[in-house]
Amino acid sequence: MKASIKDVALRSGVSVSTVSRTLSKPNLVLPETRDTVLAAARALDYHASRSAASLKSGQTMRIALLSGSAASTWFNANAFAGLDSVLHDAGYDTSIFTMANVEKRREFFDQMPVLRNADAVVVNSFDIDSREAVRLKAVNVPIIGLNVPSNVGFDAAVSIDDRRAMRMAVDHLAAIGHRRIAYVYTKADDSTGMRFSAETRLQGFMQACATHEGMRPEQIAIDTDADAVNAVLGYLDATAPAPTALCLQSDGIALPVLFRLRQYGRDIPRDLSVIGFDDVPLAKAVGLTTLGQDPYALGRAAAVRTLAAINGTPHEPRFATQPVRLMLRETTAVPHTGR
Amino acid sequence: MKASIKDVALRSGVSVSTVSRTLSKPNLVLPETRDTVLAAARALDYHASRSAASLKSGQTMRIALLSGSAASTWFNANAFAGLDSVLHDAGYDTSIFTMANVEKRREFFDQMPVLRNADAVVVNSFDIDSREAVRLKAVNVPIIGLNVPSNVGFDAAVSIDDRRAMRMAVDHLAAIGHRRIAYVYTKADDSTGMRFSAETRLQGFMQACATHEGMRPEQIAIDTDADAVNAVLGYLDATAPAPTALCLQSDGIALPVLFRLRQYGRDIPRDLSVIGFDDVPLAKAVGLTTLGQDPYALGRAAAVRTLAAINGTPHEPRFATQPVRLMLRETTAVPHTGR
DNA sequence: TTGTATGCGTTATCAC
DNA sequence: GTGATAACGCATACAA
Repeated sequence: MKASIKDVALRSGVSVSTVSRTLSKPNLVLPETRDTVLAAARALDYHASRSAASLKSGQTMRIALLSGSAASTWFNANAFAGLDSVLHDAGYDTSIFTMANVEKRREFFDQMPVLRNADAVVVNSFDIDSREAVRLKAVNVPIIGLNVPSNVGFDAAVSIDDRRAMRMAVDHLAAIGHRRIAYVYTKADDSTGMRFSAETRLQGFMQACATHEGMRPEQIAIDTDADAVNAVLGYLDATAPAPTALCLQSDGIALPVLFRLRQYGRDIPRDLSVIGFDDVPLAKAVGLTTLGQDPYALGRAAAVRTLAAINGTPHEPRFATQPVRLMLRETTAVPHTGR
Repeated sequence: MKASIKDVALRSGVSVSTVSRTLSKPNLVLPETRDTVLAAARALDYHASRSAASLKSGQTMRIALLSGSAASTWFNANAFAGLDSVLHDAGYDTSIFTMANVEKRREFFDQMPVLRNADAVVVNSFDIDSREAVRLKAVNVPIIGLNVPSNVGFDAAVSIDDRRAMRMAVDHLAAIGHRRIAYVYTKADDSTGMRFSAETRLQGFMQACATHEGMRPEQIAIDTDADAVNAVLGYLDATAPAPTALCLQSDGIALPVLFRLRQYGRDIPRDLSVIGFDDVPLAKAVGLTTLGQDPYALGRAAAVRTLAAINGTPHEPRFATQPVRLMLRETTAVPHTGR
């Protein structure tokens, strides 16, 4: 078995309390004893048992992360990495609860497995209902939102402004002369209520269009990302006059659409402007104009607020909105007059 | 404060040991008392303190994940999701240690913060040296490899066969008549020894080429993914005769190259065949021929072996190689004779 | 089948 | 500034 605090005490000729003190608040002990203890600890490769420390201190040193979607998506992977980059260094482990479907979700809020086993819970990208918020409150730890549609029920939250982002896209297209813009989005085939971001973008798109004289917004709904290309191609062929610009819910669907359209002879942006959402690395590489967000930074911001909330010293502003930037590249241009 | 085991005992009129027993091995208690206890537990929203349980049992219920690269890459995000999907359900938290650079790496192996604080450590995508292996052994828990170049020092490991994958690519190209193939790869600008996969692929490519009569392999080294397009374009223009096929280290660089080459007028696959590595979602969407791997499954396989090793009942085979599949799509074809 | 007693490795409260 | 000592909440050996 490995060294415990007792072994360190023995080896350095002091009591366990002194060892503990040396490790947690070194300035309360004599420099010389501090050196002795530290030397012994290093020699023995001593590390405090996190379980024991947690039990005594009452801190679980665990953060529960509730996620509405798989951890492997571009957004989530980056957001989680951002979260973990500050949480891990602060000594916290992150426990991910993926609410892939309604059953999992109900089960979680029914059982509340995090009760007494987390120092905070961060909710990622889904819309908790009021009943769930109440259950969560019972855990009696800070609740932090990461990309949530509403701040009610949260001690802190940081999200992006989907609505404003869509306005930037529409304003840009309108400014260069577009009046017929089609929005491409995935249909809400699930009733899990975990795709509010998609819904908000659609709303934002429509609202932004309404502010422009003569704007004629259109919608192309697709079942899954994989269907995007065919759906768009079909729509373009069947619609006259065809839209002069495409606004797509994410780069994940914008990229293949852009790719295939060009391959099939469309001149983008001359015949058709295309604008995505996310700014994944590939978007930059291929010159896709898109709305850029930074999920890694979002995760870090959420983590900072989480730690602050645990400490009881709220990080201000408690509720923040991360800006989305319009990344002007090569796929939007003045619409071709077709003469 | 929330309910502890005592509260449950009080409410159900039994001793704490009976409560503990009911929760861990329900078949050792009378059905009626079991029901009573369970009811009380549910009513009080009781969940055992993981810290206390860990302290007593000696199990930390934590897995340390050592990673040589950021958690947000496509491979890592999926591999980690796969790992967590089985580890989390088994009650384990995963603590990620990202060894972004040599200092972090040295610091980790110097300090060994996981000592007494993990039930297993899984090493992701980097090549631990013998000194590090020794240090790791001192933790006295199973060491599992996830995509590691060598199995020595590991209790179990699961990886992909980069060499065999490259052979499939080269064989395919050779079979349809290619003799001048250029391999595009990122240079080892770091000395962290964490990109063995890239190196192995290059070696595999060269070795595979050597088995084909008249094959003339070439290499295009790039600094970063972002430089790939220019480097390839430059190479193609400067080299005569130009290669008839491109083999790229990853889809992340293959996709933009494919995209830009087509945009600049190259007819792919007529003028040039292109083959990537990974099979990211976009590769399928745009028809990129590539070598497909499944990091999510890889993660799950590693997790299964991790749990088995902890239980002392090794999962056989302890060392496994996940197959890579050649995804034949639209970017490879018989080389154009140029007449 | 159930209850009692003990200890897991810390930290915190006190004396000293 | 340092050292005894008492919890923290649970799981288990043993007694009943």
